Amino acid sequence: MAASNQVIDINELRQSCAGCALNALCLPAAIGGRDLARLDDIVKRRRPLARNDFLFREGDRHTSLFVVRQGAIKTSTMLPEGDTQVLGFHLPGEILGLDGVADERHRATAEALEEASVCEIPFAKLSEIAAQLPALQRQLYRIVSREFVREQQHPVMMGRKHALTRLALFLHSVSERRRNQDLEPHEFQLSMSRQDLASYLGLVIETVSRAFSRLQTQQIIDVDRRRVRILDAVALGQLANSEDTDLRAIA
Amino acid sequence: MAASNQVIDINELRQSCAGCALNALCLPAAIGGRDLARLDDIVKRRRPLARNDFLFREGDRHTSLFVVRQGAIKTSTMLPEGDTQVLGFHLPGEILGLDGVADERHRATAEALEEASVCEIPFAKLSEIAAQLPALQRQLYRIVSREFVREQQHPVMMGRKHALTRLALFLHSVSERRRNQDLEPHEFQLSMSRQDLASYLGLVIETVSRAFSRLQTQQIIDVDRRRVRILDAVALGQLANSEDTDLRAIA
DNA sequence: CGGCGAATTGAGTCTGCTCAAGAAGGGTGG
DNA sequence: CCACCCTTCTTGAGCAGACTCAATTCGCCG
Repeated sequence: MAASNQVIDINELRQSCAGCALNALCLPAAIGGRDLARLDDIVKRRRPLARNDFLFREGDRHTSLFVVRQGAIKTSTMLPEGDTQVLGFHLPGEILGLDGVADERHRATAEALEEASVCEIPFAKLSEIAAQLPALQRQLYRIVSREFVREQQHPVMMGRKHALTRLALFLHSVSERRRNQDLEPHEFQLSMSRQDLASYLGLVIETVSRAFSRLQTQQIIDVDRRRVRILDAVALGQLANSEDTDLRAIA
Repeated sequence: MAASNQVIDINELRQSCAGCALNALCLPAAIGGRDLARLDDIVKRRRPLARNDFLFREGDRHTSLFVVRQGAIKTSTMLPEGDTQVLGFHLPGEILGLDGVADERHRATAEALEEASVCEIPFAKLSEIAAQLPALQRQLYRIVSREFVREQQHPVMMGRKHALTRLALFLHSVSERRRNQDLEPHEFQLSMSRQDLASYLGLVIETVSRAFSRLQTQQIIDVDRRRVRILDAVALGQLANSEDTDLRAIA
């Protein structure tokens, strides 16, 4: 009876983690029932965020990791002159907040681009529990490292010399990330403004707009404001991976 | 007697950590003598690397963190077409290797730009010890997070629209990093080629060369091949922090 | 001393930026 | 419900900074 109750418990917890996109953190790890309950205890299910709500701001003292459940979150940092540099877009299943651990103060601002919900994991408590659960600890390191690797894709993209290549790379990455979440990879609604995208890509807004238009003219995508449909995924991939000098050969 | 021996031991260990630039990892943490010895045990002092030696390569299976003791290490990643994107330059006291933890396979290549030496810390063993030493654990998280934050500076730099600004930002950062290591901040020898620098900055080699020449013409730096002397640190800082459109006002 | 790679410099082209105007939604208030 | 406004995005014209191609110089190493 007690055993069967516990089984149900575990399943519920696993369910909640699965729904919370925290699966990467708790599911693959061989965590027993009581341990999983402890982990689940510290995870706060945050109230939904509305568009333009801040999850945290540069300089905030509180430190947590966040996992995006639904919606999209933009991270950015303030430049000395006052404008901002967009650092990343976080889709469901992705993590953010690692920037704050160093000095217990967030070094970036996180803002919801649309209605979103996240799970919050107070870092101090997480590390406390992780210290006693080697499997969880390993998972945590892996997730951190994966985030590290993913962040390295940003300069790779910005290193490309042509606007069209950068945009292709971005659209390709969105498509892949959606595929990983079992979402339709070839048609989606971008949640960020052209301005945000321009900052992220290291371009000005007009250039981004023109790049969209050119991709559309070339029948590689169909775009209507923020709605994007990938018509020719192969061509998009070629463009994204094209040697910069070969651009004219493809586009 | 035994106690006094232990004191000497600890001092020696701390010394070795201090010299190894591992100080961030072990010194500030309140680690007792025996614990420190355990940490010291797993740290391998690697043979010096010669110029162009690889510390690890993209795809390598072995996973360790490395701390640069002397010299400079370049990390880069292969692009689909065959050329490489430089991801970072690691100076004494700085860490690398975090990219490999996710799937126990390095996702970047690390190559010595000059004679260098590093300390190697097998990650599995480190995390094992850290699990038992909360203070060390915290330090480790902090270091990882700091690395994360530092990496975010790369896209910030690449987001700048002007070559001169990017180079100024880079030189400013080298100067700061040297200052932190109590090295002469205003005069130094760059260990990377113009090609490496160009890739890191998202420019072509000729543009980097011209940017150096312009900084020299404007009496902001004195440059002779890879030797750089900062003549006007204030102007350099202004340039690095200048609104992109203000460029002509300064330069 | 000669050859070789790295860096600089020059000339010309082109992509992306600036400035500017116009179109298209979305939201608000009458 | 419609008219209006305001923001966002698109498109155009012109300019300029970065790229390409090419030649030359400068060190360095054999």
